[in-house]
Amino acid sequence: MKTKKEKIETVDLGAEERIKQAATRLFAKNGFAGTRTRDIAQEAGINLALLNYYFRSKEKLFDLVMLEAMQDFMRSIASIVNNKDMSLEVKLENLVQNYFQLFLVQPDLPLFVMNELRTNPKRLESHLGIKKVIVGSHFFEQIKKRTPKKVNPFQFLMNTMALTVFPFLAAPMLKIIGDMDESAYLQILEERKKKIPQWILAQLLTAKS
Amino acid sequence: MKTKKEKIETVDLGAEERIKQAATRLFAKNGFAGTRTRDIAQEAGINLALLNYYFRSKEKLFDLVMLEAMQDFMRSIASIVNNKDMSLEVKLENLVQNYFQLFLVQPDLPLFVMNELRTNPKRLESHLGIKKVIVGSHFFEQIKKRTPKKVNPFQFLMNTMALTVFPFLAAPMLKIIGDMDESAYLQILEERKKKIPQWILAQLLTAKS
DNA sequence: AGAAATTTTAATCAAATGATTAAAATCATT
DNA sequence: AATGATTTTAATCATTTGATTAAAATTTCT
Repeated sequence: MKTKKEKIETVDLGAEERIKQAATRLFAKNGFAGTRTRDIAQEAGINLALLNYYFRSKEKLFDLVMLEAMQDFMRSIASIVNNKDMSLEVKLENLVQNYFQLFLVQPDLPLFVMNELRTNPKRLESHLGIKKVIVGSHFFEQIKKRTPKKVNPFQFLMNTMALTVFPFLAAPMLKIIGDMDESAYLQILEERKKKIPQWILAQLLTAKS
Repeated sequence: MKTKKEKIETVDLGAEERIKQAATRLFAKNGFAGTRTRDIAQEAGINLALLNYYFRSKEKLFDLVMLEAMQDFMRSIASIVNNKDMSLEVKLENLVQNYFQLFLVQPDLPLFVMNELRTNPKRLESHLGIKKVIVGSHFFEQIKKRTPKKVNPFQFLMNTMALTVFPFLAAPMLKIIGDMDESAYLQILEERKKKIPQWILAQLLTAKS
């Protein structure tokens, strides 16, 4: 029945889980259309038919993998963003660090999500309550209080995300432009991790009109 | 021979040009793998075989279209970035306006370019002299002069691009998060067009350590 | 161990897709 | 109009690719 085997967890994750992980990697790297089910099967070390046995179709597998990736992401920021015992300063630091931690491990994730949202914007709206997660958050209220009049506080939210996410989205280009290798670029990212909260706060203070 | 017909330029661009334009649109929208040659042919209003007659293969067509898109883009910013009679302030304004103008017409372009560069970073390096265009530019020298010591001036370049490009890359997501329709989002973008140069300059002044 | 359920595989199908070919249509030059 | 070059089309091919099927292997339960 549903007792499962539970072998050595670290090595043998079971076929189903291995397929999901392989799919996540490949979809993120090559997109939906650019990923063949055979590639997923090979990367997972299983037979092609097994993929359809577990997930019915490529599209269903994609939807599932996408949903879980987004949920993980949302959960991770929701807990920070809605903490009412954290100052805006600390919250900014935590948010940025959280982004960096996630994207350093999965560098393809942000571009993958952006792509999926462009081709299928409905999914974000329906599958996740992202609207309330951000704009209805304590974090957003804190920004509002600090934002000078006549400037839409949403701008500062955009700036925070832009400064944080863009260096990952555009990493290949930026490395070339700056003539940097991987380690040099990582150093730049480390510097940003500290500076971004300062930059954002400086904007909140110095913005005029 | 090579006299060509030159009918009414506005309506009939000729098959070759129509294919290129259709390909640009569709590749940008759906990526390489997600675009079928049949779709390009249909969008261009020509027979499928004609595509291969003019461009030999889907991949050749893609390479060509990609190259021209990037060259157009590079040309447009190179002229601004290397103008030695422009203050940093004015240059920032012009750069941002140039980005906005381009991306408002072709909203899919930035994501398309990011994608292509992730899957094929070599192309940027070989096909375009992007390295010198940016880092060797007069603009970059101006930033260097203004950057406080101990902060890598490249960070400010990244910030400029991030604040400018990200709102286009992430437009679908941001519209949902902010619960905005197209026109409301365009208004936000207009506000940014004015504010981004101010924000960048504020960073240059207020950055400490 | 033996029966039943579950998991995995090899073989194959059908549709989609990039590409080619040979013929037809159009255009340019005489 | 006739000729030759160029452009466009319809029909078709070969491969790729998502999916299915029926059988084999493995696990679970008695």
